[in-house]
Amino acid sequence: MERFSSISMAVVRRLPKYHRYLSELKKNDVKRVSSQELSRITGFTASQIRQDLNCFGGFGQQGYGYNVDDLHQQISKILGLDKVYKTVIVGAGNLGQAIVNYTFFEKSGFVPQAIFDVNPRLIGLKINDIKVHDVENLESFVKDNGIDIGIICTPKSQCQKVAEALAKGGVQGIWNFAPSDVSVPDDIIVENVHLSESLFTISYLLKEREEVLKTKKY
Amino acid sequence: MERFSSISMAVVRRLPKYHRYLSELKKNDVKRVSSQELSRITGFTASQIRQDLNCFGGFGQQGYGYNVDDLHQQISKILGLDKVYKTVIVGAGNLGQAIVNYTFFEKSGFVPQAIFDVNPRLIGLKINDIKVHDVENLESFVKDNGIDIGIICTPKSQCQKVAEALAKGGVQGIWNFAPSDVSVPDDIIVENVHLSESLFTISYLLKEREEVLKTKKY
DNA sequence: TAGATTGTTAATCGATTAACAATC
DNA sequence: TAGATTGTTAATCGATTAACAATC
Repeated sequence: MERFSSISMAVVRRLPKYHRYLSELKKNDVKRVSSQELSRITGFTASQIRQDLNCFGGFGQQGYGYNVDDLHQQISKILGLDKVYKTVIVGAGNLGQAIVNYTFFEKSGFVPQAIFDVNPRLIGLKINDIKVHDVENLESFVKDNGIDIGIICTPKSQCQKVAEALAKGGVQGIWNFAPSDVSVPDDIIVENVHLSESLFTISYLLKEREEVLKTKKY
Repeated sequence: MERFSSISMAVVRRLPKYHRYLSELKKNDVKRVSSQELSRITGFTASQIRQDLNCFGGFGQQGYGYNVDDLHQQISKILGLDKVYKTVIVGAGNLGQAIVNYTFFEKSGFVPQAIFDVNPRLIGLKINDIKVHDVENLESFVKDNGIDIGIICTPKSQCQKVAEALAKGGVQGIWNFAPSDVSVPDDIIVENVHLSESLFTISYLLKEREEVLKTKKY
């Protein structure tokens, strides 16, 4: 989707990392942290951390640093983790089931309302207490239940059709695990998780690594 | 891992996309393609595409463009997709099973040799014809069988321990799906797939989207 | 040959880092 | 107050885009 915000995606994609590291600090009962200490933990420069945080406000205090609890809460709010979203999972294969069973998902405010599949054997079953519906009814279910986010865990061949049904049903966002791009209206957020691309990146880096090691040997 | 190559990660992460789009073109029996046409398909600028490809060689021909089959093969080779890697999957939960059952994975040259889990009920079973072993034996199995890549599909609490066993066993790379960083020697490639970060990014973008829509309304 | 399109250099843009005044 | 550390501006770096000569 087209973005209007001045916050760059580079910054946005670092926010979840800050959130995660702050959760760790909180768990370890750390009360305050400086950008320098955060730099050591995260691997980002202290300068970048201060720059990033100041996109959203002055959360620190000169001479002191940042209050861990406070900063954690601020970033939670920036990320919208205080909100609750209704989701549907399309595709009840291993990956779809993994997501339904992933408790972290629901804990973060993404509440599965239904699973959809084409397989008549699965339709009617419950997975982690969520009912499997016929994918034929996807669009109407999304519409009738005010679903916010659709999660595509189907094979590549089905993903565009599913994306269109989700879009027509009125979702705000799509989390796409199918190894293909989907085309939907511009005002719908699409986040792709292309595992094959991640895998190919490893493949490239392994090959490069071998070449480097070979060169070093001689 | 520290990298020595002059190719930037920005370029590396676009290679799998080029590969995927070229696969599509091949499937549609397209024989030649210009950087302009590729730009239309991929959304990258034609200039960037030519720039990227020329990091690896002059694959095109002035006045003609690129031969689809040839370019596809060249990129396959650059990505190391002609190689075969032995892999193990650690964690036989839904996600681990999803990967074992993901045929694309094996087709790309990543051949699962074993699955590991702590659960005694699973140990000894076969999933997609791959045997589940006791995670106690992970390090020795990796060593004895010359495993190249370890795939971590365990909960967060186990991932560092597993990463260390993989490293000691001698893997070249780790594909980490646990929502936490792992610390291993510098010469091991680590590729993280942090689904929670992807999820939080959606959460942020949805919130931003709502704010934009609200502003536009008035 | 003329037209098309690459390969490559130069210009621009954006993101990261450095520096330091403000201030707790 | 003195020391520490932020918030913010300016400088640097790297990545993207534009331009065009080379050439098929």
